[in-house]
Amino acid sequence: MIEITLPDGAKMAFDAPVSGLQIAQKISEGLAKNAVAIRVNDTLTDITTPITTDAAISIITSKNPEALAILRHTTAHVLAHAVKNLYPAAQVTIGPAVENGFFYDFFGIVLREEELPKIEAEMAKIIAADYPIVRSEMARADAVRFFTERGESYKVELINDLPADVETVSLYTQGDYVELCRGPHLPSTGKVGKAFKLMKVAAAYWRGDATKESLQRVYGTAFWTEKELKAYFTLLEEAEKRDHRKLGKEMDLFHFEEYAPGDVFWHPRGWTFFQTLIGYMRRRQAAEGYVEINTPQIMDKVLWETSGHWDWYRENMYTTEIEEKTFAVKPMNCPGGVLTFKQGITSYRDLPKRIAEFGRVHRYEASGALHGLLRVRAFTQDDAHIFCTPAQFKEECQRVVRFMLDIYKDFGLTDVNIKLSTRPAERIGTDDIWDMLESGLAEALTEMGYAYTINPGDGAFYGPKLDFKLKDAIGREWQLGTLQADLNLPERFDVSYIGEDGQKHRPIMLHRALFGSLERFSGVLIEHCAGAFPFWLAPMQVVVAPITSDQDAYAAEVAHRLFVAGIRVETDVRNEKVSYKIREHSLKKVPVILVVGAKEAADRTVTIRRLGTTTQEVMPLDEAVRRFKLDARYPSVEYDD
RNA sequence: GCCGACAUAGCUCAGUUGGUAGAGCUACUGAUUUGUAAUCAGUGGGUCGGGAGUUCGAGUCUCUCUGUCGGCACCA
Repeated sequence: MIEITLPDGAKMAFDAPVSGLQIAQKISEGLAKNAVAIRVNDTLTDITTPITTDAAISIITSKNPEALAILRHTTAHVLAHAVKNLYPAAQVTIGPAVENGFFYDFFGIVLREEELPKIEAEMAKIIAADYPIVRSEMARADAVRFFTERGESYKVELINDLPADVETVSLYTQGDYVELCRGPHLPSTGKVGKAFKLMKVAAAYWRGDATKESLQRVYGTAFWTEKELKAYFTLLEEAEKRDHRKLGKEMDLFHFEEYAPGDVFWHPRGWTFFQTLIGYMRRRQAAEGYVEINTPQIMDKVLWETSGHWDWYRENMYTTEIEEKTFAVKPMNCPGGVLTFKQGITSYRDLPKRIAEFGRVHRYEASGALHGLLRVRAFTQDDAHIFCTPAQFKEECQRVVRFMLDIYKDFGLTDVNIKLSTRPAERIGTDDIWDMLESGLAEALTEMGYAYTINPGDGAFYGPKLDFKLKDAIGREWQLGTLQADLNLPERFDVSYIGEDGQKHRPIMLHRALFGSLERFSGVLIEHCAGAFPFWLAPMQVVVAPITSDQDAYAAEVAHRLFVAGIRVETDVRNEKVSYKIREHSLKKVPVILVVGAKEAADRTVTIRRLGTTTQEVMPLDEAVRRFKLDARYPSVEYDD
């Protein structure tokens, strides 16, 4: 007798082992039809696996979020099955569900994008055949023999690497295709349906290890309905439209050259935008008690040996030999900040000291890592180093976190995910120090009521850190700011302050960047706003467009009034129709176009057309200047007026 | 760095089986003086990413370098 408890507490009794499917059938035909898997005592299992003991269960249907991963995992198997049918030389490795779909990695074949439709057609056949997907167990040694005979050496390696106490492995069979897999899976290939698509071919290292062989990866996605699949493609199209590399060209913000891969040529509009970000941050940091410094771009290698960077990142540093000395272009601003702090004697009364630097750093990133503004070799950090006493440590961290989130809010980035990265395997400093800093960061967050997740071993070599990940307007997550706690650099550079007791003490050093890299933040912001920056941040805020050349003089006057008010403005007096001018400036994402014709010139008004709308608003010139002046101010900054 | 793909006018792209390059927009000139996302006409504009090779002949085929794209690895 087996007693099954349903999610609502109801109990059902069965005489013999019973599968999820049988239970579902007993409840309703509809449920049985939609059943995808079953949760048995908190473990996801196949819907067809017999349950042999009393259990609490819930039937998983396509409505449950975890069902999607099962669908995708099964679709990955169908992909592997299809590839084995078409390319018998391929060896299968692994093929899990991932965030937006699934992938499968193959060894021994090279696929091109053009071959994907053919593979999809083969998958459709396998789905149409509706092979039952049957789970079975096999003794470990038998499984090794089985996959060796089939020439699947990667599966053999996977089995051999299982913990010693594992005696049996599970296999899934669909038609003549057998896969080593933990499951669970859909009950038959037909359940995959039609809403799947192979997306792209790519490469991946076996077991994610760059020293191991490169495998052929195929990415795909699958949904329960074709409508959802279509919605996903719409989202991808939207992301493509927002691509900062494309918008950067269209809006004439920046470009790259092969003479300087990974280094940005900022155009007038891009640079204006960039400088506006700096101006805003400079103002807000000043209000937050920071001072700003600037330190040398190139310094003696000896300095980097002291800081430890030479040992850790030599390969990624730009160096130059001059007169038997080796110099390095700075990859980090910290040593410059430390040396500046060390000038003179600092009293405990002067702490915390918050020293900011918009520091331009160079790092020789692997060529394949470069990606538009998002990953470059030369970038500007809104860096700051805060020196404080151990007693001030926690509160200072909280101050930074609060400040950081407040800054993000001004850009409409409110969905924040905080990660605490702890000590890596290779590091400097004693465990006592790491204990103190890690728990300090954790407590700082907990006290403020912020949730965080832990990234074990992901800290910097000199200290633990908080990383801030933000979701943009279309739900993509970006890592931006960081807050790092460090006692090691103060130690290495013998940094001290004089305490109340008249003795020297070691300060704690916080490294923090809110934008992170200005270049990267620019890229993220372009995609987040789809190029349509808020008025205060737009590089060209207003274009004055006269309708005929008779209004050129009035247009120039309007532009001058705005310029004097601090607005970034230009006139467009070209011999073109207004609709042509509007199209051009709209594509360049200028937030405001002021149309001035004979009426406006006579009445001393302007007609306002705002980006993204087609409405028109007529306003007296004086009033418009006053309004735009207010709109152009930095957000969250106090002004005297 | 690794695997794969791509590189043609300022931009977006065509270019058949190898026979020394085309379009639209832009730019320039002229006409037009225009009311909310492209006015018309004319004229320019290219060592087909660099180098080497095969060939009577290479944008097209081969090799190589550089860059870019899609991933992976990396990211102080």
